[in-house]
Amino acid sequence: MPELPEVETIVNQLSPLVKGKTFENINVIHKSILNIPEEDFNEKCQGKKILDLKRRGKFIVFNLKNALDIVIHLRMTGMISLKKSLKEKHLSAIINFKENFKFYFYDIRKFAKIEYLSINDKSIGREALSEDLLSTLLNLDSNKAIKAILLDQTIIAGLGNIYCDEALFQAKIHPLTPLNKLSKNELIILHDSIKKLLLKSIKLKGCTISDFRDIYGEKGNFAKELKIYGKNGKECFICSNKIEKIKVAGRSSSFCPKCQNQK
DNA sequence: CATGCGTCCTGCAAGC
DNA sequence: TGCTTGCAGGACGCAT
Repeated sequence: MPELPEVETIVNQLSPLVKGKTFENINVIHKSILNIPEEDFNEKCQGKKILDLKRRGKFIVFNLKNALDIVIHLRMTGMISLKKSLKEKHLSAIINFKENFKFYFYDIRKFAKIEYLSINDKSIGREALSEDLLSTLLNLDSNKAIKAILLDQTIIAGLGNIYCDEALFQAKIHPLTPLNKLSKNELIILHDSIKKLLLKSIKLKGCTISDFRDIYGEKGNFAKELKIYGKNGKECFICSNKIEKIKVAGRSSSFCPKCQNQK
């Protein structure tokens, strides 16, 4: 599923291609992808210049001149592609620009959204790669499970199930540990793990478990770096203990019961 | 206000 | 082999 590094990869590739171009229209195949009717969307965006393309958490933000933003969330299986090469039945929309440029929006599970609104109206927390993430964690006095905190986009923006499991494993923290039971040192190590994992994955153009592709249809190379996510039932590569799976905040969470002690 | 669960959706894999 | 069932999950809406 696209999380911060995957969205960053898409934005890095797409940004130089759309910046400065002018929005022409969106041709919607799967209606519920938009937050407003198609004709309203086109009326509001047609002729607007793309000032900038940015990532905010897991959102892709088209900053329009004299208008609100076009905000895309890929959710589970949303894909932006320059080529019309994927399965026709998964094509959700085509976004056209005045300068004879277009991209295709594919989505297998139809969870993804393309919205016309102001990104500032969304409640989005601290960027997972921002320098003050550590102080946010240190100052947040909560007895909620650390994994639930990491997944909460209104607190920390950009982490999903994969990078949460990996970071907690690397920091040797059990996903159910309440945040306020973690020492300062443990949070420093966790913060460091998050940062290193995200930067490494960005370098490798994201993580492809099954569906993720960049705008050229290429897979990300981070999946081979995974140590714990989706590896329940297998042996921990550090201690050879059997990796277990539990539900935390509604998501499956893989962890090593020996390396990650619960407090 | 905070918390927690149901909902959206399809593909894949396991089980019988 | 072919069917059914369940699981995967991000953000949001709604109920408590």
